[in-house]
Amino acid sequence: MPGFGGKQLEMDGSIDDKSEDSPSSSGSSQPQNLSTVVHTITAVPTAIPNQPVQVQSVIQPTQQSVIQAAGQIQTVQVEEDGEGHLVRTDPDIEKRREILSRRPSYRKILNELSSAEAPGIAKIEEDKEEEAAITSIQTTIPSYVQTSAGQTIQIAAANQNELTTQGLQTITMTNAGQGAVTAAAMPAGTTIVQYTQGDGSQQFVTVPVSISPAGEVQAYQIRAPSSLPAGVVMATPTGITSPQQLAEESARKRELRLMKNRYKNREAARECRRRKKEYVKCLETRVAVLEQQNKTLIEELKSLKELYCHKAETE
DNA sequence: AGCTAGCGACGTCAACCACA
DNA sequence: TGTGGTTGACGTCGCTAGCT
Repeated sequence: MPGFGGKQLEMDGSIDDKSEDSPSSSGSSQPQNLSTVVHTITAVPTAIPNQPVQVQSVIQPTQQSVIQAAGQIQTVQVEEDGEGHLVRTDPDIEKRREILSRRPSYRKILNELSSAEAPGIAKIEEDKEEEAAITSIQTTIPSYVQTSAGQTIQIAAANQNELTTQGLQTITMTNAGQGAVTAAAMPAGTTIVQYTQGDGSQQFVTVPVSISPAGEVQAYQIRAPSSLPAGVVMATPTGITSPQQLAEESARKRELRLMKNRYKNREAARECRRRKKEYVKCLETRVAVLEQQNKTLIEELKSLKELYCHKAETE
């Protein structure tokens, strides 16, 4: 499906829906079978009147239908518009329908949704929370990392206030021998350290490695420039002068840029999948509503036929 | 218990597109 | 034209259910 997210999502406008992105849907533990669309629609109530005069009331306004999709139970409010179309009327559905009908891209949708009250998909607020979390992470060092030399080191913040208020921090690295995660191979003398915090978030630190065999403490300045994504910090030794050091610095920056790109793309892919899942859920719900509408129309047709036959017999 | 297929989630790369 | 965002494709991993 090329241009999946950037293209206009075509909705016919008569029936639309965006199912709520429930918290459970983003969890990995929930069994999902989205590729197999099996909707069991229990219309409550689907009172099909025998009298033609009641045909217009086949679906009562704001009646609820229970849609069971892939093991999930959703309560859907269904309402008939003036033209016999079934329309979902959940309060948030109205808003989301409008959003979907002009959906230019998932990102835009999410931003718009985030400005609304929908808490589960508040992209912007999530970012803010993430930023806050990163700040917290940066101040909750020590963390344990492993260098490319196979050493496990502990990064300990000497002064948390200094880190947060000035963005500049001297960290100490000591051999700890536990909690290692990963480290990227770098030019001689440098290492990009990737480590995972307790909450699963990741940090990157480029570290000129010159740890003594005894694991001597070495001080670096650690900073979080604005050009780097959240969670990426740079540790640079002071006083780089020689061409070799400049080359190393250049290679280090290049590696950091690549890592930054991977990091961002990783996040982007995660978001993309989340939006795609929501999109699929939306389509599934729409299918369910359309099936319901189709069923109603068939019943309506049947009733009209009976009325017509009965009328023909009496004449 | 061990094996295997199916599935979902993830990370990465590459291609495409919009925009400054 | 460079850059960033988005998403399809691919490979991998972990989990689970079914089978032997």
